[in-house]
Amino acid sequence: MRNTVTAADATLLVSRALLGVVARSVSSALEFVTLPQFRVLVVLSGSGPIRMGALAERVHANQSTFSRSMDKIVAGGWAVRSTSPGSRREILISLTDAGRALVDEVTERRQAEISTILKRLTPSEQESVRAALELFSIAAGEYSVEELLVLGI
Amino acid sequence: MRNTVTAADATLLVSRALLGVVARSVSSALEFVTLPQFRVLVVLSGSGPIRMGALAERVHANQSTFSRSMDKIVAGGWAVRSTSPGSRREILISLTDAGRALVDEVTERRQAEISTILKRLTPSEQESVRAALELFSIAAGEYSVEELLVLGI
DNA sequence: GGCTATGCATGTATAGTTGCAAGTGTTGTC
DNA sequence: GACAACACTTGCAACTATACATGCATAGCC
Repeated sequence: MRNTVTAADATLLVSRALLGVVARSVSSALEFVTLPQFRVLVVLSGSGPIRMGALAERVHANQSTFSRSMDKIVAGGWAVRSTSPGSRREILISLTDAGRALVDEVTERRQAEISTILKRLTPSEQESVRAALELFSIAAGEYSVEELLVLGI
Repeated sequence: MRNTVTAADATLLVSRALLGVVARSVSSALEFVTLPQFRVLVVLSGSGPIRMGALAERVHANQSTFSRSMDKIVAGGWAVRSTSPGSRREILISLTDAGRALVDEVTERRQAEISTILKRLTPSEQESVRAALELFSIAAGEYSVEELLVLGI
């Protein structure tokens, strides 16, 4: 046995390091919104304006629950309700500039931190990391964004 | 530009894939305990029996909050209180077999899933993934377990 | 027009987390 | 032995999330 660190061990180590990155990037936003609220903003930022019911379904929330959660999100100024042009009974939710900025800030912090880590490696090391990670992503295959909701991410 | 996938992009992809793995592994435990409760069990499994106050500090919880959370964890049969042999005013918390099993189950599921992913690669690919991940871990440096508490992991 | 379905909000209820403040018992010190 | 410090629990209060049932307005269909 050449090395005591198996590929699975290394993966677990990396998963912890990456989780740390994610946690740090999100924590600043948690001063303003709760994790369930933040994930609503993330879904919104990925989908654009979307109907209340559809959005509730996306985050696996009961409509009544979600309606009140949205009350708080709107009250905080992160999103707005507007009546759908197509149907007067539909309510569209859109991110405000503040809401979009909150999500963007988290994303940018995450990317910046990853870049910082990678810059500690030599270019050739970076290349081998890049290739290996791409390999791993392909092997991991389709991941469901829905799953991440468990963690509120 | 040889490749459109930069190292940072690849890292983000992997972080999502790994977060999916973590989310899936934890979700089964969430049928029984809440995320804040589960993270107490994780800390306990890493530390062994520990005093109430110290444990509260480890999870960044107010003592009063924590005392009541522990009521629920104990009521659920995941941990037990016992008076410290050294001092009658100290209460030691220990995992029950059920509590340990709950944590172990999550860990095992996570490892199994990672192994499954890696098995899709050839041995030489696995080796390059292993080396690259190790490299990344080193570059990421010290991560604080505390940070992960934000995500409840 | 009348009926049903749809979309959202509200009424009501439960459970969990959180924090400040006060209370109880224990330990150590003077 | 009195008093302060410590460790934990409890009282009280607020907030969030969650869900079932209900109400109200709109839309679509016959």
